[in-house]
Amino acid sequence: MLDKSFDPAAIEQAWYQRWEAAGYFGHRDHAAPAYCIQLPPPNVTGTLHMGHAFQQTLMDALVRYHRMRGCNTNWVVGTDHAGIATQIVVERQIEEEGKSRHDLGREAFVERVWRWKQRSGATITRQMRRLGASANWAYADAEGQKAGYFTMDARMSRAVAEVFVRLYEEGLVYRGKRLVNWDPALGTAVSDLEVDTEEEDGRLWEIRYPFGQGEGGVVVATTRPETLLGDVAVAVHPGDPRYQGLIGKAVQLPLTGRRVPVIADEYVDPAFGTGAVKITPGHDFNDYQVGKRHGLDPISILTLDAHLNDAVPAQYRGLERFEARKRVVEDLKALGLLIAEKPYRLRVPRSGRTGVIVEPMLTDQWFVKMEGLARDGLEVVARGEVRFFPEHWTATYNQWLENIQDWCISRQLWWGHQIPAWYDDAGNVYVARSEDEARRKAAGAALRRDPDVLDTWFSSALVPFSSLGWPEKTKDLETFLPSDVLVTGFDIIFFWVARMVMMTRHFTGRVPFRHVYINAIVRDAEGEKMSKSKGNTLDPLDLIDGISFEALLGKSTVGLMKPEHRQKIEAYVRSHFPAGIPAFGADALRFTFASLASFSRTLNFDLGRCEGYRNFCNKLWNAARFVLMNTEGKDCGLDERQPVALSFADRWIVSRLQRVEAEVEQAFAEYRFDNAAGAVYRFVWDEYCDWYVELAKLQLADADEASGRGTRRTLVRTLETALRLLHPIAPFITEELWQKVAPLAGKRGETIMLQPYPKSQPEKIDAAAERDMAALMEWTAAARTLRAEAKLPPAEKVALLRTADPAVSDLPYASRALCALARLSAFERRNPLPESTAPVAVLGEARIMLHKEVDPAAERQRIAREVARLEAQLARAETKLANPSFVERAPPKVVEQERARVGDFQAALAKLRDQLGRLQARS
RNA sequence: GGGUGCUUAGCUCAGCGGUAGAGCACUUCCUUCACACGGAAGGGGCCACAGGUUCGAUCCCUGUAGCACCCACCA
Repeated sequence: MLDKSFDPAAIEQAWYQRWEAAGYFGHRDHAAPAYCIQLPPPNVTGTLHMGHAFQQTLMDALVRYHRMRGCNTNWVVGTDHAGIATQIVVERQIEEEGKSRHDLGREAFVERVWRWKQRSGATITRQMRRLGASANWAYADAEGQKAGYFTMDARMSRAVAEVFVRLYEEGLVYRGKRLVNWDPALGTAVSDLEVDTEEEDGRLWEIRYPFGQGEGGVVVATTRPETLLGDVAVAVHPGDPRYQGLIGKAVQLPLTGRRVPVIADEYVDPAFGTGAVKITPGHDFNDYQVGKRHGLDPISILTLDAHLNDAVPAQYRGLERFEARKRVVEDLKALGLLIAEKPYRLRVPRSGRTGVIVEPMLTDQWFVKMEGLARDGLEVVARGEVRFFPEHWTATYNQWLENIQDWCISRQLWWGHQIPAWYDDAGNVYVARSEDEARRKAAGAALRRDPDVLDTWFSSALVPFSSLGWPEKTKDLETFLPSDVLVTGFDIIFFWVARMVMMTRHFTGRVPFRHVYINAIVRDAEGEKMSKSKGNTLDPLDLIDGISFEALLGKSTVGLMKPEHRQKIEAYVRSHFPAGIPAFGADALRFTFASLASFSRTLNFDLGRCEGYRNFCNKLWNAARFVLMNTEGKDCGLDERQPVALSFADRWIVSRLQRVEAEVEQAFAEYRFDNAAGAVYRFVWDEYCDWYVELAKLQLADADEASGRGTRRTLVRTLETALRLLHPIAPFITEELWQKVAPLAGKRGETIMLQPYPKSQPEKIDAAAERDMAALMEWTAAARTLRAEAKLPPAEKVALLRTADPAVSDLPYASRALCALARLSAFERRNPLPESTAPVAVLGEARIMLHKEVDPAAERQRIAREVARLEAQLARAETKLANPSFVERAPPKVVEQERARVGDFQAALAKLRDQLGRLQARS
């Protein structure tokens, strides 16, 4: 016997362990069609958040669905070393010990990061398991931890080196001194994508560059006065009349004693500022281009940690860049060269990682040449070999690839794949798969390895094939590439999706995946971005296990970057979770995610809905409880030779089941998880529980042997099928219940996971049964409404009189059902209805009357309201039909339908007015 | 500057060229032998605004406003 209510904690852990131990998650190397999903490998920087849980729910639902459909499923999972992010996390830890990574040295530091990685990786995989992820943990598991691959494990590293070497040999990877985005806090280059440009309040300074001693000059506008120390020119627009005479002349560069030329370049916008621009090719991307066009060499004035270097006059050397700005402005002011200082909104490039202002810096870096790769990446999408869901994300993808720059892949960090390039003393470079190979190439010269590491996304880009064993020609590559769908966030379309397409195409000739499902971004219930500093983050495990208010508050306010947020966070937690969070269980959480997964771009996570779906789980649990109570140990019609009688209700629920099966199939095919979840929800609750179970109670109470057998068989089989239907979304509860229900339906199996997924059988759709049930439901609802409006106590049974019969094929059965469902003492035919003040309603051809005298005034009011409602509807319909162009041009079906409605309204109105007349006569 | 998405019930969201929907919240009644994490009956919407197309627009088109996001080298 099942417990009275569903307790997720009692079943989840046990089932997961059994599934995993039994090896159900693994792929089977057989003839079945392959179904493969690549997990976006989570960073080993911490724990999973709601976005991960959401994404993984969808992936798991897809994988479980296809596994049950007989596919050879392989959900390839792993974790990402996340270069910069992870290095930062560990550096912070070391800082708390009062040390820096330089105190440890590179080797010891990397050792330390590995230790952290083990811990964080374990947390992540534990969370995924709690969520029920049926991931192929043992696959590509180089480290024997049943956690999939790690992007820095030996196998993945080998693929990285191989790719790097091949790209170098093809001329697609090159090294060069270029202006790159430099994060001075981290001391590394970052890619364009890792720079966030935000509008901020700043100033615009206007500075005079004199022609010579005291005779006027050119006024330039700048937001960064300190960079004038690195200026090589002043540029004006070639057509600007103000400056025609100056082009080719020289001006005095303040504070330096240098003279720089005035040059003409189209880049200058004469309408902006003063129309004259200082040119600093060493620290500005535009100026770099201008300098190149005019043969002016850049001057670097900054050290790698953003202090002024020896290229500037002595009094500024060693100053930090913002300190330098102050000093430069003061000195200019003192010299009378500062013409104006205005407040100004400017776009400030900040490092996505550290938030410090990024400095364009001239450094030696490695790049990937993108042009050809990008063109191919665009083509495969244009040809439909890779499709985005929702489709509009294609535009975003295209836009980026159409304007792509070469990719700076070197990072001046310690944590990551060290670049497989070696230098000899003469400065020659040897790119090789290993030091041995490099040595052979270098023919005995002393070698020094490039200290830099690769951008994390370099190895991520290879995952679709490196995880399947590339560069070996493996069977798995053959089977699982391309994977079927990539489920990921829009924020990494550029970082990851596009780069996977390009790399996978280049090295395998295949696309990495056929579909890209871009999932919504998870926000809080008010649509605010979840962030630790607001206190509105949710830990998926807290929703599964529940958490007390005190514990939640403690968690939310621990380890804050800015302690001043504490009060705000506390207020948020206090108002949103005054009683903490109840334990909803993994199934309810998953069901919530699925229900909210429409094609909208954000997902506002609503605790109320999670609660609603927890209730749904409980409803399902109790439906199963009812079924078991009524079928265990009884004849459920397993013996096909025994006679079975099926009522229209039995045939109806079976018919509806076929429809919901078809709906769910379509929903999964379209990645409309909300529709899949909604279809099952409505079927289980609104149809099976609300109607079928209630009717089954009657059928069991007064059934003969054959119909009892039929009812029990239908109860059990329908439930068993619904469990399989729901399993991909709610794996735990369905497994638990299926184990008990399935044997009664004659099914055997160790697990529901590997049972066939229900398939709609259109021949079981029974139009007659559906029509009968629709009539019964309509009559029941009408009778109940009359009762409620007459304020009858539930215990009081009255008779319902009718002028005509409900249009059902089995009237005696329907009458009995109606009496039970609407608590009627009798259901009698009486035409005409007796003169009475009793409440009357119109149902198609029939009038029905509760056999109960009520206050005539109240009843008149009720009917008058109904008359008014019908009159309004009638008027609308008649207006339509009075319009000749409607009748002529609308489809005949629509016109016909409208005419029928008018007829119905008129008939109903006539009957109601008739009744109204009687009531008036009696008062 | 270019691009994308959104605006529907108090809240969070579906939907659709022809009678406006769900969950939660709300009102009334009910502890009936699966379930109060429940049952029954209700209330609640100028579908952002303005034009256009159409017999008919919440839906298609154009524009406006507001919100959000992405990309981009104006000092």
